[in-house]
Amino acid sequence: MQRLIFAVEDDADISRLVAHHLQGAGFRVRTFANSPSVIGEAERQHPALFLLDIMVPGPDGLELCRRIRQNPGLAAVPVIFLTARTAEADRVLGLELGGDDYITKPFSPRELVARVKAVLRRFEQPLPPAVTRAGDIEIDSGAMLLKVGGRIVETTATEFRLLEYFARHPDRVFTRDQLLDAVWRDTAFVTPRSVDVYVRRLREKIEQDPEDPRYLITVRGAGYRFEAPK
Amino acid sequence: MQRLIFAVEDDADISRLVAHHLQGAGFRVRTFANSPSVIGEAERQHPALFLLDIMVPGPDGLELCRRIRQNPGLAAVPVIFLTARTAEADRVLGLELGGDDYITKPFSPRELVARVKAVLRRFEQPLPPAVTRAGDIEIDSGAMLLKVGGRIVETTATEFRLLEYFARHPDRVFTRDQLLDAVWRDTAFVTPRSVDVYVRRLREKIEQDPEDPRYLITVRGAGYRFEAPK
DNA sequence: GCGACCTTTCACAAAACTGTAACCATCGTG
DNA sequence: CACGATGGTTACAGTTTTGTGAAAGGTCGC
Repeated sequence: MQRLIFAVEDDADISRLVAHHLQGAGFRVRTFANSPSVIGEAERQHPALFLLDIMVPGPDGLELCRRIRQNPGLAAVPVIFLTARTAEADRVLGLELGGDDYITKPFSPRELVARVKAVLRRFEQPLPPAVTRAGDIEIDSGAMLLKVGGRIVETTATEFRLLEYFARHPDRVFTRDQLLDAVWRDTAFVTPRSVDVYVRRLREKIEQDPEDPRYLITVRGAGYRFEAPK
Repeated sequence: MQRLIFAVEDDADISRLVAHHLQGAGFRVRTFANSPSVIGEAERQHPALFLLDIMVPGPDGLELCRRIRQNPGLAAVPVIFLTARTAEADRVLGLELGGDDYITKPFSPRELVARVKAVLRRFEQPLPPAVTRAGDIEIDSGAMLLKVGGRIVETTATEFRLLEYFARHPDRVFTRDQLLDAVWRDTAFVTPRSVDVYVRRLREKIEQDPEDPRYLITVRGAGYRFEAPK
């Protein structure tokens, strides 16, 4: 679940620097030396944030921001401007165009990361429904608590996320790969068989009889399904 | 419990900008390009705050504010003026008319959000109970006093705010980042790990056995949760 | 300007979680 | 019934996350 950041910056040094530090902070980064293809790519890849140098070739950063704001699919994505110009005029201009913050060069890596995180945090959606129920299972997402038959059952973070995902999509078969994509943070180097292991660990925690599961059903040749008994 | 803000502003760009940033900060926003219907809608929807451009068509912002103040149902709702005029005279005028703050254009998103939050905070004072209790912990926010089992326990300001925040949102997991946002004054340059240190200090002060905490629970892979024993 | 205290970071230790491989069981088919 | 394929189970080693103590740096009041 690493978030993707689009950085538009024509100076290769700065561009590399930005990418490096943001990656160090756990983000995926896609850099662009100029603006033409940015919007199109963004529609496809859904970045979580734009980092725009104001002065780039082609439509400049301000213009790019304007287009982002006018694009229905992208309008809600936050924008941070990157600029060498410190004049107040620019600042104002950038912000009035719908930027969410700005960073003046030279900047420290910390400042960069801090501002990016701060803006992302501000735009994070509040969490949807707090409690999901199925049979005698109660999943409290807000508290990150699992109760089975009224009893609190300890889970690890991954177990919890997996069960939560299942319970929110009951009676649907998921392949192991789908589950990895949906639940695991970094799906790249994980074997689909790991899902088996987690399903087993969950069965031990939620099933009356793990040998004869009533919630987490194996669907041979396909994957698993979570059944919600009436 | 997202609070609703009424923004009255005739410039569509600014209006969109305002809505965007306040939504990003977790508010619901209703915008009006002119003033006639504002009061009526407000009576129905109970906004938590008005953001009024001084110069809008129809009755202007100052007049609108006057009417809000005269309306029994709305008189207590805070008003922030939005204005291009920076002259001191305006400011005074605005505040004398019952505005609670004012923002001059151009403004930064941060300033907008900060002022809105500040004003709301000021008006929320009477609402939250002065004393929050959980188990044998008693948090007197007004007096900034913490009692554990009837005994006064000394805390620093940050410790107190953190515990207060936890106690007001019991049984909910917060990530370190969320806690920084909620409790720390300037979140930008603080490592999430600082939260760990504060949690530990709080445990030393409120837990019978800091090794086996009953209030401040670690949720591995997520953050911390404050549990209120029955 | 000094001292006391608060805040934050850092480095290391400890604890818990994760993912895999290897092996076993079961299923379905010819 | 044999066999290949699929899923189940387990232990463990590596990794990640959290706890902890100490120390640096900052702030405030005097």
